[in-house]
Amino acid sequence: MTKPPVINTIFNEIVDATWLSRPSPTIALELLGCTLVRQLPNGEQIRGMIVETEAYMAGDPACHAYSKPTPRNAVMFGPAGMSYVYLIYGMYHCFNVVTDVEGVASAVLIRALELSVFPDSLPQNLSLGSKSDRHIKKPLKKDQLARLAAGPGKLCRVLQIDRTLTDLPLHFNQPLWLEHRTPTFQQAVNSGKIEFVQTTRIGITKGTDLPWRWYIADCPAVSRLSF
DNA sequence: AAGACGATCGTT
DNA sequence: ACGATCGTCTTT
Repeated sequence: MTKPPVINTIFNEIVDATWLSRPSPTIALELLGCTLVRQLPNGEQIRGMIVETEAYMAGDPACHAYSKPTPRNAVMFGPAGMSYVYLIYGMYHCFNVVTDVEGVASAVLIRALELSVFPDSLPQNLSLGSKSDRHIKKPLKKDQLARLAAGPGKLCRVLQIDRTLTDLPLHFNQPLWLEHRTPTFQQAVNSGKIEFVQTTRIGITKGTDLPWRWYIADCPAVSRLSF
C-alpha cells in the first residue's frame, strides 16, 4: 500500500487579498481566530490559530513605513495580502500581513499563535514529547508546548520564518497562507464564550497611545497581558 | 565611514 | 533590569 498524496484535509476558507484590503486595525481584530499555515519545502505543514495581533499604519510614528519607502518597508506600500518579514534586535524575525489598498502603507504584526499542528522537529535545545519521544533531548511539558509560539519572535522561530519569506503573496500552496475562522470559533464569539481584549501596543517607544493591539482573552499563548 | 537603534527574548 | 547581536537608517 503506497502513501496517499498530501492533500489539504482542513477546509477553512482561504483569506484573500480583497478581504485584507481594509484598514489594519480592522484586520488586526478580524484576524484573531484565523489560522496561519506554514508549508515547508518538503510539504510539511505547521499550523497555528492567531491569538494576538497589532496594527501599524501610515501616520503612525511606530510604523516602519512612517517616514518614506525604503528597500525594507517597500512592501507595506503595496497591495494587501503580501508578507512583510523583518529582523529585529539582530536575532529574531517578525511576521506581518500587509493590509489596506495600494498606496496606504500598513500591516498587521502577528504576535502569537496557539499551535494546532506542530512541526516534526524543533530548533536547537527544544524538543517535542510523545511520537516515540522523537529523539530525546528534553521533552517539553504541556504548558511549555502551549507557549512555543507566544511572541512574534518565537512564532517565527517555530514556523521557520525568516527574511527570505518577505514580499511573498499569502496564497494556498505558497510557503505561508491564512485561513478564516471556523464556524465553531465564530459561534463561540457570537455567544460570548470567546472574548477579545483591546490594549495599547507593546515593545514600542512611539505611538504608545494608539490602542491597536488585540488578543483573545484567557489564552495561554498570548505573549503578555500588558507591558 | 561611523554610530544609533530596534514592533524581542531569556536570564539575572 | 540587562545583554545578545546585526540589519537598517541617519548622520558625518
